[in-house]
Amino acid sequence: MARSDEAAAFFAAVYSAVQEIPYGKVTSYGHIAKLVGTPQRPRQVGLCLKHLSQDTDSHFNHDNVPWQRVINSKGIISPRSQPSGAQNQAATLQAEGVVVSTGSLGELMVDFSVYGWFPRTLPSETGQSEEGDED
DNA sequence: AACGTGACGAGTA
DNA sequence: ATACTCGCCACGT
Repeated sequence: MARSDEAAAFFAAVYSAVQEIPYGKVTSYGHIAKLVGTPQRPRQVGLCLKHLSQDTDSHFNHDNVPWQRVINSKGIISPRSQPSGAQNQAATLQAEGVVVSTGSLGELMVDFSVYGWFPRTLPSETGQSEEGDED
């Protein structure tokens, strides 16, 4: 199996995993990376979404893969080269009921109530005395 | 073909 | 608590 094939398989696995994120929920790149069996490549997960096809004719495309539901482990919409992209992602999330707030530095923070799909410690748990391990 | 970049995250200092 | 470094590897130049 050539490396390019493995890469294609990786892309497909990532897209497939992202499709499993419930409507109105979000998760992290790291979680997706773990799900597809490559926990050390969260960055490549972002790359996959970046190169997600816009052609609705493709098997995986910008329309059937909820790319907007993937954010970084800090609970923030990853800022990228083109600011409008993050804004676009925030708008798309808000359109499905996700609450996004803007910090002083323009960081787009996602409300924790949608972290039902989140795997690990929440970004804002900030070591509260209470474990916060409700339910 | 080589080099730098980047939608990240964990480990160190 | 924050700042910096390293690993990862596909993509654009």
